[in-house]
Amino acid sequence: MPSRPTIRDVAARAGVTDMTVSRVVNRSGPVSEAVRLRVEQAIDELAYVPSRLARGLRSHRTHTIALAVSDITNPFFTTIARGVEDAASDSDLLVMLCNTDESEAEEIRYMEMLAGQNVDGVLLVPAKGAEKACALAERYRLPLVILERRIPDNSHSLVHCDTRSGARRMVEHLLKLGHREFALLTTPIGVTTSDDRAQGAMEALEGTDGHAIVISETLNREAAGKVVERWASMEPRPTAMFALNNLLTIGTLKALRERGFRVPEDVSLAGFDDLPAPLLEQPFLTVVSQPAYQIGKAGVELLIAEITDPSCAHRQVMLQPELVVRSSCGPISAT
Amino acid sequence: MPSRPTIRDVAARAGVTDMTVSRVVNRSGPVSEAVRLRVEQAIDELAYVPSRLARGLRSHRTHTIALAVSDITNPFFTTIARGVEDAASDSDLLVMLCNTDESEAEEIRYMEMLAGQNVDGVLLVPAKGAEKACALAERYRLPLVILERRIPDNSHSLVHCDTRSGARRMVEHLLKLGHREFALLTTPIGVTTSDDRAQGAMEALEGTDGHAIVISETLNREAAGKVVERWASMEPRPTAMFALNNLLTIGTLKALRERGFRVPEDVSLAGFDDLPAPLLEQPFLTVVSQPAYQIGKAGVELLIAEITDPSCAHRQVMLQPELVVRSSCGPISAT
DNA sequence: TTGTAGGCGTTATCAT
DNA sequence: ATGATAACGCCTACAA
Repeated sequence: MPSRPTIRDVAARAGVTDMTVSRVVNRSGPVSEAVRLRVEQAIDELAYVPSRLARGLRSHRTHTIALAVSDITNPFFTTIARGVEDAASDSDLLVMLCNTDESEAEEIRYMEMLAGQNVDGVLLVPAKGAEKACALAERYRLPLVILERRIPDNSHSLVHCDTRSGARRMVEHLLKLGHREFALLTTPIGVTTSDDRAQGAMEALEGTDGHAIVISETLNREAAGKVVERWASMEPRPTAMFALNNLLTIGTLKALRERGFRVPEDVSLAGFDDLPAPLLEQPFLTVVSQPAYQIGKAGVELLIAEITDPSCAHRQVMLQPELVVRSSCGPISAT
Repeated sequence: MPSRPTIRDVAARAGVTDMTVSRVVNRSGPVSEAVRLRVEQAIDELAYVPSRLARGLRSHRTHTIALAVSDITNPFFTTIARGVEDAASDSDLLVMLCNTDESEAEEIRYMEMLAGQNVDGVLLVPAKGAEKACALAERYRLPLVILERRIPDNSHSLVHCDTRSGARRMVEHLLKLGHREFALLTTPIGVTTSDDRAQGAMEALEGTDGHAIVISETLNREAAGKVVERWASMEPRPTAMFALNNLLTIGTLKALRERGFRVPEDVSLAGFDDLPAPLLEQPFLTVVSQPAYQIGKAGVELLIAEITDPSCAHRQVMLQPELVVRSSCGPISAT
């Protein structure tokens, strides 16, 4: 036997036909006790595992879903991935992992591969617009659920987080600490979440004497340094910085310290997205924390609904973020 | 058209047979220019994507590999995963992600699913012995490459890291700093890497007047606390602690601080596995760092070799870890 | 250059 | 309770 045994090998060994084996395997019809035993023994002896491939060819279901994120290395996406895998596992689904690096071309490449692979559905954290990827999913009839970011048209199921309110609450917190001048640190890629967050921050300032300036840099190695330079040269210099994503927050913290600024004595720094507790040597950053694991889980649930009934209404799930107050934001200093 | 278009839909639309379409798609035979154009247009209009499923049924290749780790949430495995996905992507392979939670039962469950799914091969970071999972892979004729941990029998390709030498170098470093009493922090699960690391540490002590005591706790929430309690009550109390995996290191650091011990003033703490630089708010821990990304990449290369030629000799790749000296280990204090 | 026949491993459907 | 037949989408081998 060069390759893996098939249902017919099992049938031959048990002295029955493949249909009988199929019935035993799937409990899909009546089989006499004696025959069942013979078949089960044959299955065991040959180490037979039914081919999901062949099954999928008939059933048009592969029991496989895909998760496409920009970079699994970002703990926020890692946690989503764990949520997805756990939920998928509960439903006997396998998960394909795709890193898009925030690139539309990669999104498109993966969409094609995934369509060919006949995955049952796709969970996507879209890059920028991602209209193209979404359109492709439609074209290929791939059930699709968007995670974490809104996209312009809302013709898809969606799981996201009320980051606007999260940002608002953070700024309110900073206002209470006495801050009035804010720097909003963001990246220019037109990701809707950033816009939402900025908007939430602005909302909190309405009707107060506080105001905010947006500092936007492409997210790369030097981004944080540039951000800090710009901040340092501002007049008046904001007493609080609010970074609108996790890596930018940490980068800014490092850049500040390298230039001799102390946090929170010289400037308060708030961020978005928390790091998983086991990784934090000493919890320090005050952040708006999103329930990444839940986002993943909920995503799978919506996706399964779409797969089960492609004509079902698209649903939107909005989760609440949490304000985690730690020590990177202090009361405004008198100086 | 209720479902996705097939090669025959395209053929019908282009006024040819499926074989001609196949030839166009795979460039596998001569096709006249005119026909090719018609076919390509039909493909485009129908958004046809060849089914890898059906293809796999014939070719016995699905262009899919699986990566099974204990927990993708651990940055060490996350980085491996990224390496795997990048390398796989280069070879036009898709990656299934599996979390085994260090459980043999899960390993077995996944092995079965993956065999059924006809994945081309599996990359496994084995739990404990994992002999069962490896035996299963063999039984199911699944090409298998082991990552990061040795397993008893060496009948598989393997990518790992010279952690013994890594541990030895770390202890030598600590010896130079004046330390003589060491506590080796480990988890009792019989993972070979832990044994290797302990052995490497012991090697460094041979012929010196230093010696080490092993403290072993099941890795869970309270593990680090217990470890520190045990350490604190020792006589003489070791001046240096060396934790043999990453989460345990961070946990120990936190537990020490909670109990009022300063690192490195009161005790030096060294660890295994680094955290990705972008996540480190302030690099502090002195660690033996393993090239996780490379492990993933190399694993895929070995796996592809196994897939391409199942009869090929198993290969073992051993990568070198790096000693990263930061500030969690200091010279022994005179007190 | 293009087409026909058959089979990859399963299962739905219709016999027996 | 069991079996025969056909079909899922594609491609190899062979024929025209």
